[in-house]
Amino acid sequence: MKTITRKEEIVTIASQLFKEKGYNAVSMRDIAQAMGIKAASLYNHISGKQQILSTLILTVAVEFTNGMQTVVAKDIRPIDKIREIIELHIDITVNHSEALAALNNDWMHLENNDLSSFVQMREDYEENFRRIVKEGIEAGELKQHHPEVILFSILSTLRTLYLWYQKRGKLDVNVLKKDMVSVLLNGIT
Amino acid sequence: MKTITRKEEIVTIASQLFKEKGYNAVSMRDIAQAMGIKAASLYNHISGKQQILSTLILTVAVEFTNGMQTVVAKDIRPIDKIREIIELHIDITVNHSEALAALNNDWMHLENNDLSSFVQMREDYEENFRRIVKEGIEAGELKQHHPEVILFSILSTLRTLYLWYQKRGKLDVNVLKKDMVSVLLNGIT
DNA sequence: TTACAAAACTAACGTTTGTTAGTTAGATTT
DNA sequence: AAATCTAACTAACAAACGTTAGTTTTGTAA
Repeated sequence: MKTITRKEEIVTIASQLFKEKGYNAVSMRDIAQAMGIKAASLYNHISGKQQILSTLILTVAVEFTNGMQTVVAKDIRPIDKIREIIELHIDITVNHSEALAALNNDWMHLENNDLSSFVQMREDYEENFRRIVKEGIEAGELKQHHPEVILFSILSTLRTLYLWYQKRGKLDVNVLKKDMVSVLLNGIT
Repeated sequence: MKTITRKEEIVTIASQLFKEKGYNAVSMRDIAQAMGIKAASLYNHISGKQQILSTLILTVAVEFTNGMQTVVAKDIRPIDKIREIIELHIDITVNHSEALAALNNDWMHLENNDLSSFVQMREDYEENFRRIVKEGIEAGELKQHHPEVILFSILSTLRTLYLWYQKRGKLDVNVLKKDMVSVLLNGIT
């Protein structure tokens, strides 16, 4: 049985507030009020505001990193790897849409080790993706576009999916995956 | 002759700082220091921090609104309207990349009239775009996907272009337009 | 019932924030 | 030369910030 700790509760509440206004516009008093307690009481469970942010962001960043590793290791065609990466993004978006807001918009407010390991994970992720795109082009599975343009157009769509999912009435995940793969790979014309 | 006022200078400097850390993480003292003056001196030229943000964001928002109006009024095929919208985004991105960061990430820190007129402009813009996509589908120029998926995938790519342009060594605008149109409309496979 | 631990509380701290008031130096106009 | 204007300055303000210290309440176990 999975019991939620008070710390996890704080991180969850905070992530919802961060999504609305961003890390710096949300005070410890705001978070406390949303939980029905006083700001000082938060410190019984967490070490500070920074820890909330880093827990939130690094948890999801690790999930992306592991997901990408799994895809890279598979012995399948580049284009099928891209398909799986799209599905990975959708799965994470569905499960952590609030955390993704912080990851996208507030990562630069991480400090020290947390900041540098996040940046490292992000660079590695992009580099893995870039390599797959290049392989796909060389194998003739993708058009001869500049790899960077392909990488960017897919990645920016996937990264902002969290903004758009949920206001579209929680449509079925499998339908969403099929549509996104089709649009991103085959285009719209 | 176009002389830059001190106010425009402040807005420009501020936009660069906002792009790095976001509106709330940049203080008036930060902005002043970047200009080599003291924070209080800024108030000889602007009415407050809010005005910097709203000038920055609304200027660009109006440009999008006008550009969309022009495209809508044209008597051309839906797919060519989409092509022109893509080019509109690229033009604005090239000319206002710092302001676009604020527009995307800090619009919710606008207040009162500025906030509501921004939100209104944004909704109108999306609605115009949505209608064009629907017309394109009905005319058989676009595939029979859910219009919302098409709208989202194009718009999210265009909206985050500012993050990606410039670290890619300022490639030629016309080349960029051609590539983006091709990738977004025809897909990558 | 008592003892203990978890989690809330009140009060306060030192900083930083956006902003205002009043002043001063330098340039331009009369 | 005197007057005006522009744009900087110093000093200070009240409010909000993250955080700490010490205390009290609450629930569980002995």
